[in-house]
Amino acid sequence: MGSPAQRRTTIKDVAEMAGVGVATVSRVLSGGSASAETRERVLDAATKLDYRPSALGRNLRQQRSGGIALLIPDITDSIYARLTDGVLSCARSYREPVTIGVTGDDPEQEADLVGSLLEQSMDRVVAVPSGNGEMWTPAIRAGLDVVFADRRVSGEQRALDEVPAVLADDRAGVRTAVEYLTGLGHRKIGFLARHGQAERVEAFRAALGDLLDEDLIVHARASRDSAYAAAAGLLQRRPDLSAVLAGGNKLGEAAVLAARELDVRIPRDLSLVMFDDVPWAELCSPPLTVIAQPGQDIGYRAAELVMRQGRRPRTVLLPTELIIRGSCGPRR
Amino acid sequence: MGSPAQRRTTIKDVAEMAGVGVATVSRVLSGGSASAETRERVLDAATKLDYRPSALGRNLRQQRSGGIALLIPDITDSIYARLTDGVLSCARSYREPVTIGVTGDDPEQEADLVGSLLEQSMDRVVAVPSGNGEMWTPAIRAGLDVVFADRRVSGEQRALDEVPAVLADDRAGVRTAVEYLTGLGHRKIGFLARHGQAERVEAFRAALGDLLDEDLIVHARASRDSAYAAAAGLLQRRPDLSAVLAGGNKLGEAAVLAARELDVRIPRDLSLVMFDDVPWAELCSPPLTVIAQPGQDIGYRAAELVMRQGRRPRTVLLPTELIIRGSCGPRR
DNA sequence: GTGAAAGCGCTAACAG
DNA sequence: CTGTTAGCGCTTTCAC
Repeated sequence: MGSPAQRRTTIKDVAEMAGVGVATVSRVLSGGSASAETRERVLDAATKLDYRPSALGRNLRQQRSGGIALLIPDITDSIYARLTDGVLSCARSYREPVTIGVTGDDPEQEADLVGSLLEQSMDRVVAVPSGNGEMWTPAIRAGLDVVFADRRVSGEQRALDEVPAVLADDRAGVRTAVEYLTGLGHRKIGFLARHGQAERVEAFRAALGDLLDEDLIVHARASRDSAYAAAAGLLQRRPDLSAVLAGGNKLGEAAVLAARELDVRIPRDLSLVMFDDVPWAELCSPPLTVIAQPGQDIGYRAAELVMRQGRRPRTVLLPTELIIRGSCGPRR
Repeated sequence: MGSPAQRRTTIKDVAEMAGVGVATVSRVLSGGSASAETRERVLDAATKLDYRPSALGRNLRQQRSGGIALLIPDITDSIYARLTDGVLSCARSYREPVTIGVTGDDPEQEADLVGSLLEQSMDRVVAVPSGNGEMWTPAIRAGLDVVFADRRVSGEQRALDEVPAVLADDRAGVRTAVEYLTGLGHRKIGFLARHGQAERVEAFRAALGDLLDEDLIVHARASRDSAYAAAAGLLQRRPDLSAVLAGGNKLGEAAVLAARELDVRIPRDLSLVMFDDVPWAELCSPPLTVIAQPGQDIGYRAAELVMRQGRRPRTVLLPTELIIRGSCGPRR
């Protein structure tokens, strides 16, 4: 529909009307020094002309496009939607626009997106990294300011270790959940993990100690189907299983569905703890016991870090919380 | 951590290495005409130097920043997350970045965001409008290319009526649901609406005909609390109610929770149909009968329209589908 | 305290 | 077919 679009008001127009040079307008508008009278004249003219400084001009001049880029695996996943919400909320307070890209948990797409960030001269990015992180190194060297959120990458590169990360305290979350389950008498506890959740799996191993049975740890890809297959497979293969920890809400959903399908009753036949508290956890039957993660906080804090200049903490660990509902019972 | 950031390769570097003028480089890279030999030399140099054209320079020159802006009420709401996913998916095929803003369904914030779009010289926006749409008129006149998604605005302005909109066929959805419920024998059917769902309410009135009881239509704001209050209020005030249509997933959730709290059994005491099929609808107890909306399609189509030049349809109506699960029963 | 002028990287108009 | 050049709107020296 692209209308004719009249020329927009520029700094030159304001300068002219105020009877000053453009430099003065620029200074006044960015809070520089100017005599009271000049300031008033400039502000006045700007208001009268409804002047909006063009981000385009500024960006080119400053060689950076401002704003925050956000890279997440999947916007339809509640946890990342909440994270995004946190980023947006922080960005808004800085009046910075947020550009979002979804990686589908695919390192290749991620690399592609990082490339386009560079093309846009974006220099601040909050990312939930998917790959091994190799791709980040050149970008970081090129001056990109990165903060990881929700996960960090397993990088052997030096630069990667210096990237700040805002994470949920998975380790504690897993430990608490495992202790809760063992406290209920469970001995055969399974773990449904997504590929790339090395951290959680490791925590699971550590928390289980002697009880560990590697065969009870299964991995799935991010897709619904893969999650279901993993869950159903585990339940069928190991009828001795008495409890399951699901590494994410998709996996939890898959576990509920698979259990229903296989006529495994929760919590009578199987106890279930799911990572991530989603709205439906409470509506589910039975209501699901979950390890809640502060998704929106993670996003907010990450955005805050990426906006902040200077020295920053290398890692921010945010607490998780075990919310006990009705999906766990004593071992039968 | 804002590293030293070496100067990036520019078109000038490429031109120099290829031994041609910058204009030639620009032409070759944007598919203009050039001799085979020149083209090769340029492409070669570009590759060797790993040249990425700066969007900044191009944007300033073209007076438009490219990319698509997306304005939605709430990214944590499944329906808008799916819509966003559709927009992202389409934008990706055009290799356009997407900038996202959440309005919280607040016209003031929406106006604010539109302002910052203008500041960024964004000229394409897909929006789920919140206000009455007055604010859009000046922006559209200023050359902003708008496509509404999921809703349209109730504008008396001429310009607004020409804005293309991609919508779910709410009217048909409501009619189907109401017919389904009346077919089960229900006569006292309530409607839980969000403020601004005038279209759906109107469709509800039309579909009910003689059965209409205005007192059974209640409105809530977007918040969880407001939704719950509306649902609980309706159930308590009108025990003669035998079925409810919830205008969105938040309202549906509220209805389930309120019913549980008030010991109203679904579907025995109350039949429930919810707008929007969300993953948890199937996990809920009982599984919820829903009017499914193609959220991701809506986003995709809207993005497609905003990218497309020239004549476009004014309205695209996408079908809804009644998915019958277990939350409705015959009137007792 | 203020203005003139340079220039960020790119594309489009024009000349050759 | 190709090179030269003029800016897009802004910020930032550098003189005054």
